[in-house]
Formats: sequence, C-alpha cells, structure tokens
Amino acid sequence: MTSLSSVDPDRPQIPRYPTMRHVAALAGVGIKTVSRVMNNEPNVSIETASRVLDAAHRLNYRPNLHAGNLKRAGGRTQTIGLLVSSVANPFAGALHRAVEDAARERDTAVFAASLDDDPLRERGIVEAFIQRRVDGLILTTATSSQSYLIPEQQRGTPLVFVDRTPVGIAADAVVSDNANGAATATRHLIQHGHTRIAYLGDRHDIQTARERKRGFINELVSQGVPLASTTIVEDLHHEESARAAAHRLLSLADPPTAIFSSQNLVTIGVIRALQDLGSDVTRTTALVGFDDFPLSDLLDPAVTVVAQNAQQIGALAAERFFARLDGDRSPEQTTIVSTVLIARGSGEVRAHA
Amino acid sequence: MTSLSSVDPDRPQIPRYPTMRHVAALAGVGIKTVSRVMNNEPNVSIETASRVLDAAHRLNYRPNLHAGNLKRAGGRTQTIGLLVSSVANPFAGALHRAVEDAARERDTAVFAASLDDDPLRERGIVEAFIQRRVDGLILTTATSSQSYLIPEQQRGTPLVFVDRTPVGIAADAVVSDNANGAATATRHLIQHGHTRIAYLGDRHDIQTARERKRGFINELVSQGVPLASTTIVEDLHHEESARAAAHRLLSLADPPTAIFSSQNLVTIGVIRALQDLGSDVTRTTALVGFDDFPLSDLLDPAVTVVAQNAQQIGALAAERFFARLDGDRSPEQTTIVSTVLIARGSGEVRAHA
DNA sequence: CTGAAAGCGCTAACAG
DNA sequence: CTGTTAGCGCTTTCAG
Repeated sequence: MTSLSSVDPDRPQIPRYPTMRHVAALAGVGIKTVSRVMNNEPNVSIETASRVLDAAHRLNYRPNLHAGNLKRAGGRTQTIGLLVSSVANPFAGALHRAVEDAARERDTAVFAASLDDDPLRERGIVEAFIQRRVDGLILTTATSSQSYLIPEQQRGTPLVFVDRTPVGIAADAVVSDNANGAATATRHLIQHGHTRIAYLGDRHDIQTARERKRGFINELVSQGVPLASTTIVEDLHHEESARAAAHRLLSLADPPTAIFSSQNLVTIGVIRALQDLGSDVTRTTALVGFDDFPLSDLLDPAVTVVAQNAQQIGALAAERFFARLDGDRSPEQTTIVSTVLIARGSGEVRAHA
Repeated sequence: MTSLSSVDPDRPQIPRYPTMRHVAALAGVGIKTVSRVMNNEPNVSIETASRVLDAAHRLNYRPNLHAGNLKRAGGRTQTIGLLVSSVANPFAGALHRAVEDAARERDTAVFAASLDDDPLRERGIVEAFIQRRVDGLILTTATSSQSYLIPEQQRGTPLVFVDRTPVGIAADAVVSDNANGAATATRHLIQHGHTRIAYLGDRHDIQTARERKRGFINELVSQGVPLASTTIVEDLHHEESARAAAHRLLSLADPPTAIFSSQNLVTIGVIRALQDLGSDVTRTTALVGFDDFPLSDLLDPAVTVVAQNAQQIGALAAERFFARLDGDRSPEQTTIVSTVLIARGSGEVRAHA
C-alpha cells in the first residue's frame, strides 16, 4: 500500500537531479571516471565505461552544463542571446530561424526576446542574458546608443548587430542596404512616369526608417524631381496610422500618383486604404513597399517590393558571431545585405495625366 | 605553486568577469556582505551597502546566475524551454510572444527552438534544455510518444504541451478545438449547398491533422452527406504539394465544388491553384481553411477560415506552466481553446448545379 | 549588522 | 587506466 513515500513532497529532501557522485557510487567508480565517460575523454576501459553508462542510464542522470562550465577552462555556456523587434514578426522569425540553424551546428541554444522598440526593455534583456553568461549577443536595438555594451565587448563577448548599425560602439553588424533599396524603389517609380510621389515612413527615431527616407530623397534629387511635389509622412508605426495617413493623402485635391511605403505594416496599411477607396484609385496609384511580406504576390494587384533577406542577415550574423567566438580578431565589419526589387504589378502602374 | 607571473596574452589569465570576491576586496567587506547587497537581503547598513554597490559598479560586476543557483535552495534557473514547429512560422511566433510576455513578468528567459517535425530533433532539443536545467518545458511535439519525458516529470519539472496533446504521458496541455473547428468549417460549406467537398490535409502522422480530418468526416456523416462524393487527400506538408493536389482535383471531370484545407500552407497552396485556374474556377469553388493567416482578408475573394488563437494558447500555457512551478498539484488538465469561423467570402460561394 | 567555513555539481591538475 | 585534491562563483549555515 502506501508506506513508500513518507517524504514531504513540498520539501524535496532528495535533489531534483542525481549527480555524478550518485552515478559513481552506483557504478562503483570514482567521480572523475564518470566525468571522463560523460565527456568522452580517453583513458577509460571499455568495460568501466559501460558500467558507468549503465548506472547513468538507470539513474536517468543528466549532466549539469552550468556546473561544468563553472570550472571548465574558458567555459562556454553554449548559449547565445538574440534580441529582435518582436518574435511575432515575420522578419524576426526568419532571422531567428537562420540564427538557430547555425547555432544548432555548434550545439548552442538560443535565448530570444522581443524589444518592442523599448530602450529600457533592451537594457533589461541584455542584463538578464549577461547574468546567464551567454557566449554573446546578436541584437537589434531600441536604444539611441549602445555604448553601455563597451565593457561587455572588452571582456571578449561577441556582439553582432543586426538590422540596425550600432551607435557609440564599434562592432560587427549585418544590415540591409536601406538607403540604396529605397533609392531603387524611388527610381522605379520615377521610371514609370511618377513625379508626385509620397513617402510614408516609420518612426523617425528608428535608424532604418531614417536611412530609407534619405535614400528616397536623394534619389528624387539626383533624378531632378522637384521636392515640392512630394509629400513626406513619418512616424507611422502601425497599420492603422498608415491607413489613415494614406486616406488623407489620397483625398487631396491633387493626390500623389505613387506611394513609397518604407515598412511592412505601413505598406499593408496603404493597401487597405487603397482597397477602401476602390479600384479607381487602386489602379491609378502606384505602390512600392520596403520589405517583402507573405502573400504579397497573391494580392490584386500583386505588390511590388524592395525585399530584404532576413534569412541571409541571420545566417551572416551567426557566421560573424561564431568567427568572433573562435577568436577572430580582425577589425569590426559591417556587412551589407543587398535588397532586391521584385516587380509584381503595384509598382508598375504608370502615372496618369 | 601555480599562481601568477607567466601571462600568456592569448589565454586570459584574468577571468572574463569579476567575482564577488573582487567586489568584496574593493569595498573592503566580506564576500557574504556583497551577496547580501546583490540580493537585497536585510541586515546591511546603508553605508556598507553603498560602498558595495559602488565597488560593483566600478568593476562592472555582473552576478553569475548559474553559480548562485548551484547552491541556492531549490534554485530556479528562471529559464524556460519552448519547442515549436518552427520559430519562422506565424503561429509559433504569436505563441512564442505570448509565452515571452508571461515569462518576462517572472524574470524568466525563454529558450526557443524549432522541431521541423523531426522526432530526433525534438529529443536533442529537450536534452539540451534539460542539461541547461530549464525550470520546465512548453512544447509542441514531433515524436509519436512523449513517455520519455516521464522521468523528467517525476522530478517535478513542469511540462505543458501546446498545439498537440501528449501521448504516453499525462500532462497539462493547451490545444485548439481541432475536430470541432473542422466540423464547423464543414457544416458551413454544407449549409451553402455543397456536397462534393474535398478535404486537403497535412501529414497523417500529425495529430492535429488527424483530428481535423476526423471532424470533417464526422460532420459529413452526421449531416447525411454521402462520403462517396468527397475526396480526401492527405500528407500535404508544403504549399507546392497542396497546389499540385488542388490542380489535380479541380481538373477532374466532376470536380468538387468546395474545398476544406486543414492547414495554413495547404490553404495557400489551394489559393494559388485557384488563381492559376482563373476566375471561372475561383468564383465557383468554395474554400474554407483551417488556421488564419496574415492578409487573408485582403485577398480576392477574402478567405474564410476557422481561426486558431495562438496568442491565447501561449498565454494559457504559460499560466499553467507557472501555476505548476508554484506548486499546483491538481490533476493534469487539457485546456481547449476554441476556434472561430471567420466568414470572409471564399467560404460563402454557393454550390453550382 | 558582519564574516568564516562548508559545499552546490562539476572539471583541472595531479598523483597513483 | 583510475582516483584524489583543489576550487569555479555563489549561497547556506552559523558563529561572532
């Protein structure tokens, strides 16, 4: 019947996990021998090894990585911290996946966390990761300066910035070719006869948004399009605000004939506004968005975009990361991943009279 | 005998991070006092505390959470392991985000990893997480039985299954109402006059796919629709295979008038096939998909779906998880999150003669 | 209020 | 081939 467990379940006298000591006792060997077996070190007889393995299996022993790393020379936790805008957004998902795949080859686990463009949150997450002694960080940022990471960098912690280049610290970065991509989109619209082009952009305090706006304006200037004929709307951080802004623009007496939207959600907001206004407007207003999104090719018209390669950004960041971890001491480098314009229809609408 | 002197530049003799010992020395106090200050324990004079804080700051001291947990009674790593199909997929992203938000309130970091429906990968990830002594696991599965987790569960490790219910182990689970959702979708099509309905489903070894198929068939039977008039295609795991299957189906002499697609990618594959075939077919073939996806409302026709609530699944799973961690010993429970049919157009196409 | 000693689970450096 | 002794960075226990 009962009899067995008179132990108070609330206060486990026995530790949650067996230790090497337990395995050693059961196998009738010393603890160091167990250690050798668990780490596939040489100098253990095949027979002893099997006794140890057997004992470990019977106890369901699980080595404690943290304990081992405490003493292990230059011990790595085999853990990396990843900070992205939000793990729920597709760009971050693709990037995360690429990082994970590279990490897996090195038996490295990845902590992922969302910034929500909140500087305080960034600091908190970084702190939490450091206290867990991650081997390094791959990060998007929300702070205006990342100089607070300098001490960490000096300790030899690899730091690779993604999506946005770092400010106040020299470190590796992998980013999209934002200004050029925006310029390409703008040129594309100009080539299709547009001069009254509107720019709808994200929050001005976001580096990539600034870069894209810069690319847009520069291209206008270098193509000789008068800036007076363009409208610039910024600080559109959500679908709804973008939609409203597009509505406003397109209801003007002399509306723009083309729109360049500098971000995913903004593009979608614009598409909604266009659909709201009906095919008259949709078919006469050109649209090129920055950043591709799922199903952009299935819409009507299909959406022309300047696509970023999140997967590649993640893969290159991971590559840089592990190179640093392996001792690469070369100067910090910024890797620029080029964007590519994908013409699908919405961007090829010609300017009307 | 070891001691200092011979400094090898490549191999840092000095440790990467300062320890409490260093802080204690600089502040001129004992190590335990530093410990007290860092953990906000009482019985430290305000003055001593500030000396310690100052020293810690000057050394840029970062407590080592792992070292602390080693001895701390019932030490938590404040880390949770999350296993999803792929961190790149939107369903997983939303779920992940909900888990992260709940975890953040408990100062808990989350490891995320992708299964790719690979049982071996699942085992490997679980092993890696356990060796890092996560406080528990929130997981989707790829294995046919999760009985291998029983020892872990007996140790008191919280286990919460999401998306799929566990097999071979009794544990908490939070899942969508798959069979019911599928039945709802099916009924919706029948109510719009369809009897020749095709089911396009995911791999048969995936539990949720089986459930959805079951719901589909049961509803057909209970509505008195002859099964002979339906077609069932399974093992469609990718967009392309779904598209091809839909092409095949719709080219039959007597094609189905409605399609129920049991998964995201399958739905999209079907939409592509429909678009390939032109508006004649698109406007006469009804489609209801299981699982919502971004922009489903912007397509033409907008796609009617049975939507899952990934955010809620994640939130409830996290709630269950932390309840267990806090000592909840109530019987394992399976929480069923209901799906909701969102009629947008594609599912309301009436059956033609 | 403060600190010395012991030890968490493991690996490093040496013995045997 | 195997085991012993330290001690990683911290918390616990217990003595001042």
